[in-house]
Amino acid sequence: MSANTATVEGTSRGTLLVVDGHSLAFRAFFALPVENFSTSAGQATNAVWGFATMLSQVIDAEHPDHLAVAFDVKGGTFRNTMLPQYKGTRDAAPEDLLTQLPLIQQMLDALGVTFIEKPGYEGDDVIGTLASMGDEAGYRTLVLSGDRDAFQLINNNITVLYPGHHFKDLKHMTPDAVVEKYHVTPEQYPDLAALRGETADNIPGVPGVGDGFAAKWINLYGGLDQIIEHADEIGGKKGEALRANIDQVKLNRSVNALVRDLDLGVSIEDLTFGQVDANQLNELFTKLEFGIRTKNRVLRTFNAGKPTNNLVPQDESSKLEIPEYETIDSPEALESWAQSNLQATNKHLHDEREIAPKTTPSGFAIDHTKKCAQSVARSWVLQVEGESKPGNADYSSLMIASQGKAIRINHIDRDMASQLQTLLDEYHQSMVVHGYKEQSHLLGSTGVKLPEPLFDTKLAGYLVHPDFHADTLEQAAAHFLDLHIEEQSESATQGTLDFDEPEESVQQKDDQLPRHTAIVGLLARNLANSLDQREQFALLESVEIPVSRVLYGMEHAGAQVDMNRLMNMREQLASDANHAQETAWQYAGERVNLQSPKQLQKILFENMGLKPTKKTKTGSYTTNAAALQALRDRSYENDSACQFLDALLLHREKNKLKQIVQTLIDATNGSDGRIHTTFEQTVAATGRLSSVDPNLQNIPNRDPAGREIRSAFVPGEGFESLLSSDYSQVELRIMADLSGDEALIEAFRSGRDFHKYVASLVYGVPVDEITSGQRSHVKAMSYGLAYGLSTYGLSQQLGIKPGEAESLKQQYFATFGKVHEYLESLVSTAREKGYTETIYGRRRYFPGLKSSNRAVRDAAERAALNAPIQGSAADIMKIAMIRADDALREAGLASRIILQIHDELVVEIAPGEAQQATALVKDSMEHAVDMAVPLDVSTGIGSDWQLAAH
DNA sequence: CCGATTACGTA
DNA sequence: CGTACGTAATCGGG
Repeated sequence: MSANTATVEGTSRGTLLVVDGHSLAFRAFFALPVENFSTSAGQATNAVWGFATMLSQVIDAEHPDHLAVAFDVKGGTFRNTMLPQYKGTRDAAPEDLLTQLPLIQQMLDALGVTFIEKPGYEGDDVIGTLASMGDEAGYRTLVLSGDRDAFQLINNNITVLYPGHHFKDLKHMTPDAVVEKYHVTPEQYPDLAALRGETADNIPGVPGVGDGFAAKWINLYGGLDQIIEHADEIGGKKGEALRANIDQVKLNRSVNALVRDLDLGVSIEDLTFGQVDANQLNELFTKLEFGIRTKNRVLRTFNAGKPTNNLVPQDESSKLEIPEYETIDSPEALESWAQSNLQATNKHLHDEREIAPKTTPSGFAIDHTKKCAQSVARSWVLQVEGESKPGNADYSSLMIASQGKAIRINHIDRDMASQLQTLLDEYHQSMVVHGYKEQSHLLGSTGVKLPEPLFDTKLAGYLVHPDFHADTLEQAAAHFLDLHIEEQSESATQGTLDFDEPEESVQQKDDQLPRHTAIVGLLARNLANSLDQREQFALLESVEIPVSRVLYGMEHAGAQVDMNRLMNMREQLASDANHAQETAWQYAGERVNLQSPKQLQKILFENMGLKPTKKTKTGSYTTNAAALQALRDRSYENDSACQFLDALLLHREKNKLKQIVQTLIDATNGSDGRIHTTFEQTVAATGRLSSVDPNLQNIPNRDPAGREIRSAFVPGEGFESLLSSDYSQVELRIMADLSGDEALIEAFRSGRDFHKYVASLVYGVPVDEITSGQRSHVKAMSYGLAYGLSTYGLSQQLGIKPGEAESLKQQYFATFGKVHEYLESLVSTAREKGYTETIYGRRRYFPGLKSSNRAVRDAAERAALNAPIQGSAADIMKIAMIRADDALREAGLASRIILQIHDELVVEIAPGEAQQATALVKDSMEHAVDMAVPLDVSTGIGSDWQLAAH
């Protein structure tokens, strides 16, 4: 009988899952940060949550029909008498973990899961016994354990599921896997472990002998007994060490052998899934402050295939019906389908629009009370798939679905494109998409222009949960709908491959279009309700969706670069960097890798014996520029160290710039010579945009050498110049407006040098007498305000004593009292409500404010202070972008926005449009929103980005 | 090949 | 012991 047949027979008997309760709890505890998993009362819950999650995950993946969890019992076991220090490290388990073990058992109780403890023995022995019972009874047996002692149980019927470094990904340890990893068989594994020792259990092995040597000996001699017999033949240090520790090794071996024949008083047949007590579970999870999603997931797992009595009612919206569809390949068929399936939807919407109040023609007074759930209920879904990279988009297929009916279009030719365009123009006001901007790129590659949709699930999801980031639609669905997909993750497939799955067809898995279309429809209904509840539909409709359209235009247009200039810069920088490197090597006396902090630490702090300044988080000494400079400044008597540091700093600078230039060169599109960045609209938790692939929002601007790179950004064919237009001190102006501080408002209204003016108020000195030092101190204070700057940080930055920084802060707040009050109110309302809000109702939640960990709490307070300010600035810029784009188009200009750098817009100016475009953009930015202080915008025009600076 | 760590660029 | 980001390099483990 082949091994394969054996497993198939085993499978037919069923699957037994044996769980090492303590080991799983330990793993969960150390893998998940306590500060993220604690109740407001301070009870740690990370181990419980991890346990529940891991167990559910395994059950979902493996579908066992029998289950038991083994636990250790308090008090010693026979092993402690043999080896007093045994598991000494475990007894020192943190209090936070010990308090969770009873909670885990309560949870198992509620779930109807058998758990077993055997006084005098360890969980491991219970596991060994259960596994053997399962094996003998013909069950496919799985052992979930993070303890490697369990490896000795492995055979063709017994697989150990062993958590990897990420405790959620499990390795399926089969006999082959053990051989592959350790080069010994599972039966030999305890021999190997005895030689090597086990730090986790506080068991010393042979010093200097690890897995490698142990395996070598075992294979050479056959096993531990034979090794000991031949111990004298083994030469070298390791042989010596072995002979010196033979007693220890023998002891280890006798301790790590698992008992496999305990009398547990149960039979495998008793270990079926029991009755779930939903009420008990509910009570427990509520006490632990677990979310509805966790609860539902666990309940679903343990109720799989059973009637759902006594259950929390499933959310109605989480029924995913994948539509049957027809593939359309003629424009006529598309038109007739649309007429019979889309028209009605559109008509409803039309009626509604007539009675809806008209939006204010000027300005952005948005109607926060506007709802969307009803319209969304009658909407239809467009889902386009393909590669949406700007400048390189590639359409592959699309689906349109309305009320359960769906069509699909694979190929789009000219006629189809035109018919599709007609359809979209007619019905877009009741259309739902996921990622309007990305969908626009996809359709754009077929020549179709996607009009603004009624709803965008990606953007809506972002408004509801700006901290959550879903990479895929599936993830968004899992998060918002509690929909979990048998998304065969590699790890899950890998493990079961040996047992069933005769080779799933790859193509089948590839086609996610119908499923995705269905998900978008469900998501839309769910998120529309959330937005309505929070009065955020207006933010979606009037800000996020329109700005998405503008961003699509920017990404599509891209930014022209002067490739020659970039190449020249790269050559020059490469040569400068090389030169600096040579010099550095000369003074170091060896060819250190200057890009390796680790090697630098050795050179600087060991070889050269310099006194380190600051440490990094992990305790090593930092080699960042500030530290190197400090080192340089104080080692004047050590010439070669100085020379080395100078060369190193120079190399850092040149090499960094070279790297930036190289990234730009690599990112330039071969066909149009332009860089098409992607502006991420759903990444930054505050509401800002971010830019990736490449990031064009961090092109150097501080020092002249770096700023030079900006000169490579130029107007493209058909354009004559670039306009740079930026807000000055938006965040401070927002603080002035929102705090209502008369002094600060007046500072802005006066139109004088702002920082000088503020300094004169703070120091009580006439404006003319303010020194540049005073000005820069006050400037740093002003900017630091919105970050929750500490006086220590301020002193550090300004190079002054903490006491001076403290008195500056006191003076500042004495002068601008309402600003102080305002900032404090931000944190306290965030604490009350759980979230902060921008001027347009964008929210961000801060669970960390309730953390019992002070560092976590402080960080959350600073973030909560900053979020509404940074976020309101982001709102204002988004509105300005929409207005500017509209204004340029309405004026019939060809000039176009190509970049946004948080408070700056870069506009590519068409010939003859400089004056008009500048005026329109400037006005759009200045009047994006009405505030108590003016929004100051400065502009500049030039033949490249650097020259456009002002 | 992936992750954590380090460093550094922007607003 | 200041918020929000993205990228690249090294290094250790797999």
